Amino acid sequence: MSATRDRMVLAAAGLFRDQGYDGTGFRDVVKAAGTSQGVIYHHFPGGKSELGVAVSLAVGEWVAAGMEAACAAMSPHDAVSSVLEIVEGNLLRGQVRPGCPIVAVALASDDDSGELRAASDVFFTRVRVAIAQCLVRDGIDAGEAEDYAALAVSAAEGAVILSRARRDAEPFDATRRALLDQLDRLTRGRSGVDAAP
Amino acid sequence: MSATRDRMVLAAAGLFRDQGYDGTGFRDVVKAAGTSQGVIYHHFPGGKSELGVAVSLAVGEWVAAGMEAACAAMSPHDAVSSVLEIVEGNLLRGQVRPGCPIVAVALASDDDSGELRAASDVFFTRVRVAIAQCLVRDGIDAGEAEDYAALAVSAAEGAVILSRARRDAEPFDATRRALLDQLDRLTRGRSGVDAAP
DNA sequence: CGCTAACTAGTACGATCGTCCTAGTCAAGG
DNA sequence: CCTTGACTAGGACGATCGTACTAGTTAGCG
Repeated sequence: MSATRDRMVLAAAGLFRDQGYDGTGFRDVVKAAGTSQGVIYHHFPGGKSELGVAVSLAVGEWVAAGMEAACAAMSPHDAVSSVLEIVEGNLLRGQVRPGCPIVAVALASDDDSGELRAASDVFFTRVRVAIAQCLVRDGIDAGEAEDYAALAVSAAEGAVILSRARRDAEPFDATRRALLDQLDRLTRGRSGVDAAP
Repeated sequence: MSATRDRMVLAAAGLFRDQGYDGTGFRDVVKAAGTSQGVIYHHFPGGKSELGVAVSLAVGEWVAAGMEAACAAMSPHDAVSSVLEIVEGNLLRGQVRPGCPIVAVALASDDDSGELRAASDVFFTRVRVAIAQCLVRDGIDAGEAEDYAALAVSAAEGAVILSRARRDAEPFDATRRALLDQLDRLTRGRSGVDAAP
């Protein structure tokens, strides 16, 4: 709607990614967005929670749409690989404190109503469904596809945390290799036929 | 050393798991541990950071020792499976806000010196090494074993976050199935010999 | 008993948190 | 011109944060 609101959501996403939801104050957001305190309850009458939900929805829309587009346009291997490369590029390279803003929202401490967790669950589920559909379309068993999609999302989010702890992309790289290796093994044995006797 | 100190570390671990590092104040810790404010800088002269490091080391020692014992005593599949079951039991069942205290420490916002991230990296690396050694002893290629270990740790930590967001163990269960499926495929094709022509 | 050192209890301080409130600005319609 | 409504700017409130300080209590040893 408003350009000021969009700027605040974008700035908050970056701050949540770097410092977490609890570690980011409203004053940090308005400073980074170049606005003032008064706009907060004009654009976000629900307070900080509403900002967190907005960040989760905006970033989720952006990432999930990219995931869905990649899954629709290329093979499962290329789709997963390209998205993981974008994630690594956005979250690791050149960033002092890599992280995921949606994970930050999911781990908020003052989420009594559960709306922040619900908003991040929408994102996680959406990406899982997109990956699973891509694998099913490639001939992989539906149950295996859904489990792999859960593994891929869990592993990607966890790997970002491991790489943040180490200040290095090595954990993320190792996780990605194992993830793509697993995908290749699934693709090779598709339509339920196993290679072993 | 001191029983009071141990009680504070244990209480802090639970609070970090539920509310995160930033979301937990020293007053919460002393209240949960049944002590008083004055003991803080007696037992933790370094302040909250030192408490975070102590939590990471204590919980890491506990979990990593269990992982190493399981890996030494049983097959890779049973070891990974049993540890994941313990994790699910401890972090999900009956907990309002499942989570991992070490992830909470790794995501601390005021970690200017990097000691909190370094402490969690020690834990992540230790568990990865234990899993990888277990797979190598079972005849799996060293590179593949190390990548799988990274995948397992990343996926376990990520799956806890996904299950926290959904308030349900389903994401964790799906991730665990995919993780064990991948492990079985690795075991079947061990010693570098591939099943495909 | 009396002394010393380790430990506990509780309070106080400056800073920052989320929230709220009241002016001030600007474009559009009568 | 003036009025109206959407929006911006910035300060003020109580609560809580991490930190620091000074008494009070306990245990060990000559």
